Amino acid sequence: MSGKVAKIAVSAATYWIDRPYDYLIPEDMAEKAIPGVRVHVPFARGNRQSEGLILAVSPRSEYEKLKCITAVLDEAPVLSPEQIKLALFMRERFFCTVYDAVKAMLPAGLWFDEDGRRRVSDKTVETAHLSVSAEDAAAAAENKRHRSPQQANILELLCGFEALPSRELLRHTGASRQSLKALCKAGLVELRQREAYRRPKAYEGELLPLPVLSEEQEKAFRGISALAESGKAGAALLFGVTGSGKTSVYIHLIQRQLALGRSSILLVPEIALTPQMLQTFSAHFGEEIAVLHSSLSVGERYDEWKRVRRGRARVVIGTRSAVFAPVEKLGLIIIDEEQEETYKSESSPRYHARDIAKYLCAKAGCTLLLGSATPDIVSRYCAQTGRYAFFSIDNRYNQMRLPQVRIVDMKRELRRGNGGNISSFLRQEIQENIDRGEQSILFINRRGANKLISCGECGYTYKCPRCSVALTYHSVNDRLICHYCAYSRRLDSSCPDCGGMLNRVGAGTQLVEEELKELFPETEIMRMDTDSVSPAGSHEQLFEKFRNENIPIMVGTQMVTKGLNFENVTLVGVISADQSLYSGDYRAGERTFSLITQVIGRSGRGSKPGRAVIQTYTPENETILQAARQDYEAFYHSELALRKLQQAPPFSDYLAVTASGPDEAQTVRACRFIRSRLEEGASGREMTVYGPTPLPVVRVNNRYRYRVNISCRVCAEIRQLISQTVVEASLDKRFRGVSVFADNDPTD
DNA sequence: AGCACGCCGACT
DNA sequence: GTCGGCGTGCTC
Repeated sequence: MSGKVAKIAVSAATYWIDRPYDYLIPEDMAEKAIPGVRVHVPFARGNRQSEGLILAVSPRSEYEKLKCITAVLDEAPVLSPEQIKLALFMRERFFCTVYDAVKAMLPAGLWFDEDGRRRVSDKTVETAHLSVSAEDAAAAAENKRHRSPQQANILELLCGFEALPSRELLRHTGASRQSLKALCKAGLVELRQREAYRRPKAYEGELLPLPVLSEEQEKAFRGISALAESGKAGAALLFGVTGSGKTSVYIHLIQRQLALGRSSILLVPEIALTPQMLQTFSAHFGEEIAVLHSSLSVGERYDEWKRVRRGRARVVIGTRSAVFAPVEKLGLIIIDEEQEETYKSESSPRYHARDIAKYLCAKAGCTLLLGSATPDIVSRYCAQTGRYAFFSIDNRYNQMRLPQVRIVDMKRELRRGNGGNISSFLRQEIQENIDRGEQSILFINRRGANKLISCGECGYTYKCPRCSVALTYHSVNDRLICHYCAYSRRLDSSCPDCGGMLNRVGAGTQLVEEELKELFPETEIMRMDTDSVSPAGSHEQLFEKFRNENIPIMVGTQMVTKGLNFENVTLVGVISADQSLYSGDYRAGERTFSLITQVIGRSGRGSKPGRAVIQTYTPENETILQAARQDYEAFYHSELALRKLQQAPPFSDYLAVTASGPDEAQTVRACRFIRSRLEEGASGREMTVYGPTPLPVVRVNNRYRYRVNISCRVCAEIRQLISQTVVEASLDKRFRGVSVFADNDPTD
């Protein structure tokens, strides 16, 4: 056989049979069937059609009987050779299929639906051009002035332009489409289709000059630039307290890269919460900016991706998946608030954007910059041991003072007979703010912030029929909802068990809001949680309203803690600091510290000094005290000692193999099998295996979820062992119906 | 996973 | 005889 052979990653292949499959390239497809293009191939016994991506083309195959590629789906490669290598790397590192990795790397708009049609098409606009010289056109316009004035107007307008979109042309002249068509027929005007980009609202106006840097910022900028221009791969940690102006440093660094002809990627934890940052960057870089995140429409996202790929935009800002932006000549990747958990994907491929960024920087010989006010303990440790360069900005911008922090003991409050969510001290402080016309923000920890329903007589609570969790009450539609499987039902008028009265319990935002309304009946209160904001962009509107109308109190979850500056907010309250402390995983302390620090940072951003009140049932807790003092270094050192004791990261790596299935006992048996396999395979190597342990929510959608935890120094052999174990367990007949996957450093 | 192949029982 | 039950094994 003379035809060439393609090595293909097939979408129908599951993890345990995922490998490059060989297919013959038919003669007539030889030109187009090159690495990086997607194809249709027949797969398995039934020859069912499957999508695939060509990884490589080779002259021959070890296999005798090869099937043929049935169709080539792309005109040009959608992945570069480097990106194909990254997909293969992701398979090893994140225990996913190559195709899972490929899917994560490409925008949704590029994918095909069941009928094989593209999700979005390339948008084009029609433009009109003169087919003759401007002089001839002007003369023709004069000729037509009387008989066809509309045509004359069109010609006249076109004389002043190279080309005009026909829609605009017609709008400005008031002419009809027929007139334009007539001009085409007469050979005076030509219509062309030009590709257009659907763009999220772009910044309009003059570009701003570079911000002036303080001495400390300048020092950080110089140091990081030197690293970035050394041509060697490297990472740096930029520590800067809230309000220290890390953003200005980023702007200078990106500008410098542009001057060198290089692209930058800036990752942010959640785009909806950083509208101010977006605004700032577009005001500095204008059209060079591409924004990539999930609340864009599929079309917008796809077009931003195209602009990046064509080198039209060399500054990418986006969430986790923006790390895959197809930039040319990568010079710098910045991960802002690098400790945030949103950088880790919790579905396949279970990647961490930081790992991808490190890989890319290593390959491109460029710099990874991690920025944070509360760095990840592991990152801070890398800085300490010299693996990362370390820069720090200690002074808050224009000498803003840190807020005055007061810790309130809620146990004592309870003993004094106040069983509510607002301590008497916090109440006084809020009152003071109301009197002075200043604003207050109250933060409720998300965990445990749900509103539950229970029977006052018999204690009955609503449980999800498919998951091992209680249902949450949503007042918007008066329904009970499961946050894990989206099951929902109507609320009964009385207890379905005993007919007793139903009560609402829990410290949800709505409950706190009601309590505040009772305490301050005359005052307007704004609530901000997933219940009150659903459509994308409405955060911004709520924040604007809060600012412009000077609303005295805002109550909210997580989303009130992020980088927003309100001049007039001089008081912040943490309703209960404890919830996130006791979730059981090794990151609990880190999460709590970061959260409290961020909340405190919301206060006193203007000229007036700020105050913060932290309510807790454990006022002696070291982490809470350190966060109250905003003492990251102290927190880092005590947390590091704890990690050393627990042999947790950075002193060891954590991995997990998770099994889920409809039969609980069988799922546990699968985990035991996995554990014994891992222990056998570890033979002599330093490795500890725990479990099986149930996940915090053991049943979701009628599937039981158990996990085996691994603590060791991860290396290629251990990854191989884990991968092999997942495959073995998946193929074992005793565990039919159980699905198994492995994960680096799981978060839940 | 998803699908064909194969080897057994009850039924137009 | 054959229709279809599920157990078994493979995917270039």
